[in-house]
Amino acid sequence: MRRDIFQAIADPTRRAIIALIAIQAMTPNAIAQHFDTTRQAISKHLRVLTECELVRQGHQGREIYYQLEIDKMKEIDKWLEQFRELWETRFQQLDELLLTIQK
Amino acid sequence: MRRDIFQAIADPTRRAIIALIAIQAMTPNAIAQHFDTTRQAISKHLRVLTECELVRQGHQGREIYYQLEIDKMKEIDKWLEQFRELWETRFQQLDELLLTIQK
DNA sequence: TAAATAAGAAACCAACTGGTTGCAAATATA
DNA sequence: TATATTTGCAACCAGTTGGTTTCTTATTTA
Repeated sequence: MRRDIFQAIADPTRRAIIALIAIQAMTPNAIAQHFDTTRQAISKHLRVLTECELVRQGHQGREIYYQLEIDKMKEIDKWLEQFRELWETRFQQLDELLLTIQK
Repeated sequence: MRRDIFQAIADPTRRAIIALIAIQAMTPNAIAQHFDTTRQAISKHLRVLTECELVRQGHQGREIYYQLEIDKMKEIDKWLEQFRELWETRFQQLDELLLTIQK
């Protein structure tokens, strides 16, 4: 199964997990305590996030810390780049319009 | 059915549609010609995009032009904001490290 | 060593997704 | 007005998803 970063962030629970471990690495149990669902459900979400390399495991005894791979997040930013140009052009056009009105 | 912008961009075909109509508004038939699928499949994707207001319809006779709602794209950018701070901090830390090494 | 804890794996299930085909409504054209 | 075109809608289907329960493995602790 090919995993995709856009598919990974489609789920609201996964987005919440990302925001949570962005601050500091956490174990599945610790993460699950923040949600109204079972540990196994969280574990499956972590698997999806790991498969698309948005998250990295750090083993420490029997505990596994999950850590956000922040660089991977830039891929979304990179995709947005093409559109950012568009909405900035829009602003520019608006600026020109306001300038024309002033005259 | 609640539609979500993150769920909308999860599908690669929908991302391609977004990129396509970002340049100029297009009819479903015209869009479908760019893909190796049926018009109805594209129509369903357009429905998803319309429901989450990523795309706006413009009626013109019996033709319907679909146009990208560029402002809605900013919501993704807005979500990324919290992480952008993180990866910029990383850069800063790297800069500091390099500075220390130089000394 | 025995019990407890942390975590992944497998089996199962209901709901959702993306796709198809067929059909109806609205508009344009002969 | 009859026909063709553009589009949306409904029904259906196979595959995927998110969730649960149960089980196994590995590590810690009493």
